[in-house]
Amino acid sequence: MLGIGRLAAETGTKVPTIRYYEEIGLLPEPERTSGNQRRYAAAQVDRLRFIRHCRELGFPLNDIRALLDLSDNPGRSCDSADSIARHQLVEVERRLASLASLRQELSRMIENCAGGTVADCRVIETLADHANCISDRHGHQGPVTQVPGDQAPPP
Amino acid sequence: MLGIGRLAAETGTKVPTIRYYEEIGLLPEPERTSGNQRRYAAAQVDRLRFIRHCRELGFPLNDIRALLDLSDNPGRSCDSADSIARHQLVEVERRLASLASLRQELSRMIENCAGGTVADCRVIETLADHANCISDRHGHQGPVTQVPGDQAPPP
DNA sequence: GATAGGATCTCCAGTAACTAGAGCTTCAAG
DNA sequence: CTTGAAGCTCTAGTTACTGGAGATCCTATC
Repeated sequence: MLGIGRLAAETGTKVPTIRYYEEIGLLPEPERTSGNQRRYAAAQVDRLRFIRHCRELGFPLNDIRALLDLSDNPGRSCDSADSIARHQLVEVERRLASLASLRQELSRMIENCAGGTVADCRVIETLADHANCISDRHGHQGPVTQVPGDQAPPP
Repeated sequence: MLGIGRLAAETGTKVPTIRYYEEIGLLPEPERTSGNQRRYAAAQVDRLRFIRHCRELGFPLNDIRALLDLSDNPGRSCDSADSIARHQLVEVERRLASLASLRQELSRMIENCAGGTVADCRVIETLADHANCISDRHGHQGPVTQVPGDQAPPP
């Protein structure tokens, strides 16, 4: 029976994140001490590790919910686990491709910058001129690829 | 002088997004008709295209703000534009690397799945067992790579 | 000039996946 | 029994949008 801090340390998760997972129902409500503090059993450690591993693989929480549901019912067919994983692989490959072309444009842009002032900066110019863009000219609609939680690693 | 809908169509942006950019100060407040509707001049079309192109390249809005600031002052040195772009390139390469190892684990996982029930599903098992994980065993802290706005393309 | 329709307005709320802080209480070691 | 770390709840903020309600406006047709 460990406290939330120990659980956090064991699984490489932040404490508020654990409470958040509980709040959204990914982790069951644990036992509490008489003083209302959470105490976790071994099964919860495993469950949280499962969740974290899935997150590292880029699965959204909703998929993880489905995956947990499956692993809670070992008698069921694993087809849907398989298809979730396959879908995720497709996603990952899509992102890989788009990042690769993105890298190409970025590095081409940077190579061409000779310093000097903004007036003749290739970076700004390239950015302003969509015609130089490799990536999907032919109308890609929908949201732009982004990685928001991923800017500054903590100290 | 075009309305917000035309601007949206010309730049491949959604109407609420344009209003959002205005709200956060990326786009200046445009002229209005007597009936309070926005009317945009050509310069704004270019500016929005610049923003969108940057977004496609994965720049966060704050960087775009800095980039726009530079392109508004062509006399300044382009060093900071260059360093923003370089930083972005580093980010992109980091994400590429992590996605690549992620893909490897996913496809290995899927390959090993022989169908059947969850009880002997390699996917679930692999997910549950972090030991099979290639990626950073040695404590990577910080948020997990994610692509939130990027799940379901609009109809 | 009236009217019908689509476009636009503002405001509010919600999304994903957390993260941070305030102000208080509890636990465990000495 | 004290003290300091760890925990509690609650609220609000982050990023980059997206969606809807309910009202108003613009323009084309009759």
